[in-house]
Amino acid sequence: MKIFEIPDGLLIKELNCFDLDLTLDCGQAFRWRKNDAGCWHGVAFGKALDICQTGEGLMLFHVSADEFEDIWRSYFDLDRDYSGLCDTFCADSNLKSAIGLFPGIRVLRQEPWETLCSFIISQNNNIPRIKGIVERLCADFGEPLISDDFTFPCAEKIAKLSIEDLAPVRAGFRSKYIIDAAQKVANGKVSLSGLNSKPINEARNELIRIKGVGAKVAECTLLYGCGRSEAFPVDVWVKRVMSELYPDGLPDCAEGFQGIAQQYLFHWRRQQ
DNA sequence: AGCCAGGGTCTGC
DNA sequence: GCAGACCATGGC
Repeated sequence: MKIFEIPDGLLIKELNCFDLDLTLDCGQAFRWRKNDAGCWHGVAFGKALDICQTGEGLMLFHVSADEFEDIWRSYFDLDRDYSGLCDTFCADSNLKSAIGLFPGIRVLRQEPWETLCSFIISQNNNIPRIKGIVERLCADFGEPLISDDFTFPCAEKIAKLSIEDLAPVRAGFRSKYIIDAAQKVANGKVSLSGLNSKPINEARNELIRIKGVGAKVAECTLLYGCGRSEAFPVDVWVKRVMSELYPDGLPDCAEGFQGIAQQYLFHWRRQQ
């Protein structure tokens, strides 16, 4: 990976196993949209970003080298050796097929609270609608940014709201879960900051104390929001893959990185 | 129109 | 411990 400062921002070259479209549109993050020029726009860690991928590399617009180091390098998981990881996964023929069709999917490192809240919203829901609910939540309760965007509202802000306050967001029965999560995070009954380092089962048990958080939402929070690559979310699609191809569990080559393997399998199975 | 969605809770056996 | 109803909403 090589980083170049250009007049408009930064150019990242020599990235292997990085496909921006797949990464931002594979159901792990819900705040990115692609414009007519093929460029993605989104908000994470309180910053708006315009980013696109061309034959030249990855272009991050209006981003300083400092901001890249502080936020985006980690967010896009640029320091992980996906090439080596995929070589390991390819010991399994199904994973090899999935990776062959959709190389370049990366698991983002998102903010814990946003991830937790987003995946509470995801329950029994479809991706287009999840995006709509998250967008309204941010527009109604996030902090405005210069770019006409909004930050993801912090837990302390949501914790003070009532179910009626959340009605315009149209989250349905999930509203009470969002508020319970916000209150437990805001008052310290659940500590998100420790989840990246605790033994994974302790982290799981802490998360499922929140109403509306079961195994699936907990695994998604740990994988996408706490950098726990061994977390393994099983949704309806992955459940199909497991029953059809892995009745005895994932192969050994996925050990320690079950969540990343899951991301390839999820996308593979969902694209029929 | 009806089925389904990156599920979880609550109830009843 | 486990199956089944139920939950709000809207995309397809």
